[in-house]
Parts: sequence; C-alpha cells; structure tokens
Amino acid sequence: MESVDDVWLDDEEMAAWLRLIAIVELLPGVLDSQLRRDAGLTHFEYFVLAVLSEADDRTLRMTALAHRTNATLARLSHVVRRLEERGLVERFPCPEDARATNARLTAGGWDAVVAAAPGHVANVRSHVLDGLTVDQVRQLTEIGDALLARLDPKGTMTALYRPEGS
Amino acid sequence: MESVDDVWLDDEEMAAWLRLIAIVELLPGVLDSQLRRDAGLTHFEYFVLAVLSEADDRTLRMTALAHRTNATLARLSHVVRRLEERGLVERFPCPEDARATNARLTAGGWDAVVAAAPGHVANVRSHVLDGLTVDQVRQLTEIGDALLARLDPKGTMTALYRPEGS
DNA sequence: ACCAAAAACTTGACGCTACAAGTATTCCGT
DNA sequence: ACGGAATACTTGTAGCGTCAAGTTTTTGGT
Repeated sequence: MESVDDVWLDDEEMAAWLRLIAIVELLPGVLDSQLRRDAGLTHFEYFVLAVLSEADDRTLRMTALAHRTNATLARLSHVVRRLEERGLVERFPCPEDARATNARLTAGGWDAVVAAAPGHVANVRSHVLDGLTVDQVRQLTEIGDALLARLDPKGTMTALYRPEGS
Repeated sequence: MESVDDVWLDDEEMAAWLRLIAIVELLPGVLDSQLRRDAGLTHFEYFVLAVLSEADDRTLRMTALAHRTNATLARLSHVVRRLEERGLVERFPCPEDARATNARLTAGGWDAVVAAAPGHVANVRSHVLDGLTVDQVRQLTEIGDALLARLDPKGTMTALYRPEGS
C-alpha cells in the first residue's frame, strides 16, 4: 500500500530538502574558488593533502586515504597522480601488501597545506560557521551523523571525528 | 590581531564541518546514480525539469530558471541545450525582452518528470529524510537558511520555500 | 598446495561544469 | 537621442569525476 503522502514531500520536508540541495550545489564552488585563487588547489586536493598531513609519517594507503576523504579509489587515483606530478605527494608500493600503494606528503606538499590552511579556515568560518550558533553547530553534527549513516551505511567512506568515544 | 583560535577549528566546529563536507561529497552521487539508473537523468536535469513543471505555463526565462536551480547561466545553458536535443524542453525567444530566452517543458518532459518523481522521492526519503526526526528537519531548515545567507548573500541563486511569510 | 574469489589499485574514455570570451539587446544618465 | 554600462544569454575549451575494464596480489576454502 502506497498513499499519496509517500509520493511527495510535505511543506516542512520540502523546505529542508530544498535548502540541503542548494547547499550541496553552492558550497563546493565557494570552497573551490577561494582555494584555487589563493593556493592553486581544489578543495578536494586540499583535503587530501590535509588528511595526509595529519597521518603518521604523513603517509596513508590509498584505500585508507579514499575512506577518509569520502572518495572512490578511481577518483583518488587520478587526483594523487596529478598531485604527484606537481611534487606535492609521492607514491610507493606498500611493503606489507604488494597490492597496495602508499601515498606520502612531500615537504613541498606540507608547505602547500600550511600555506593554504589559514585562508581556507577563514573562508570556512566566514561562509559557514560564523552563521551558526553554538547549538546549531551541535545540531548540524547530529544531523550529519544521521544522514551519513544512510548515505554511507557501510561506513566505508566516512571516517569522522568522534569528540566523545563512540 | 589574530589569535591561534582564529586559525583553526575547535573539536565541535571540526566535527560539524567534517560531516558537512562528507555530505556534500556523498549526496550528489546517491541522487545521481538512482536517477540515472531509473530515469536516465542526472539530479540537476531532474531538478530543472521539476522546477519547470511547477511554473506557469511550464515556462521560465533562463535567468529565472538559473536562480531557482542554484546554477550559473552558463551551466544551465549547456544543460537546457542537451535537454532540448532530447526533446524534453524547448526554447524560444522571450517576446517582452529580445535578449532573453524562455525554456518550456514539453509533453515528453512532463512525462519524464512524472515517471521519475516517485522513485526519486523514495530515494530522498530513504537516504535523507527518514533518518531525521521532525525536530531535526526543522533545525536543518534553519541551519540551511543561515548557511545560504552566507553562501549566496545576494540571494541571486536560491529561491526557496518560505513556509511562513518572511 | 591449489584455485576461485576478493581486494587494491590503475587506466582510458566519456560527460558535465567552470571559466573566459563573444554577441545581442536594453537601460540610463546627460 | 546617444553612448556607455549592464543584462541575458551562448559557445568553446580545459579539467575533473564516473564508469567500465584490466592487472596484480592476497585470501580462504578444500
């Protein structure tokens, strides 16, 4: 049995949904254009470098890096190749598993992240966080957890900060 | 004066931010793959058709359509051209303003939206709305308004449902 | 020990978006 | 009523992501 209510969204659902898809359309452009202008990086490239910069030995296996950046392996492979061509990252075979590839941030890559971070953080603050109250920041975290549980049920992609254990 | 606190995010800010960018990376894929598989449309194409289907005479000027779909005119122009080639939309010069172009949904375009809508709505429910409480849906709307005010300050793009006047 | 299945990538091709540049009209200040 | 500026697109190109397919290595069952 399927009623009309299952086939469309009510006003409150529609209002939330329209805002969510608007954000999903607009946010990437805001992030990309600032980083591209000021650091010559896309947001995804910056994020890859930033994740590597926080890893042990600034090194991660491609699969682990893909998980932490919410990317497919194919996408990551292309991006890391381009970053390697620019000297920001280097790849080498993983000693423990010959199938795997490790990606390591180079000194130049580290410098690039360090140089880009302040401007990027300022941009995130001014376009996102500064518009929210402390309560809304917490609500957004909880809403995010609820959505990600369904967008990525296996958790293969999202490896996130968990402020308290969990 | 710039303190360290301005240059990085604290744990709660970082938790919210990481979830937001994870959603922004994952949601488009979830929407696109269902619509592409079941209806041969990208989410943006579907959204363009859906917006047209609700307009007077199923017709809108390109600029108005761009606003309502959060898109640049250049992007919309390419998409509408492709939709026109598939017979889902037709374009004709605007009588009142010779600079402008009107886009109108064809009968075939209407059929495509009607055919695609139920599956799409079910997908939105199962991947997004069903994971949220009623309170969270309201919170998401408010958070969305706060973010969009900063992502698109001029409001040139986002024309949204406003449940109460406002 | 063997072999099929799974895992971990890489690669090539294609489609979509952003950016830059170009055209045609309308608006507006004087 | 004239000319510069703004508006409303369109188009070409270059770059990034997805999808499908292929390679190599490991795992797990018998």
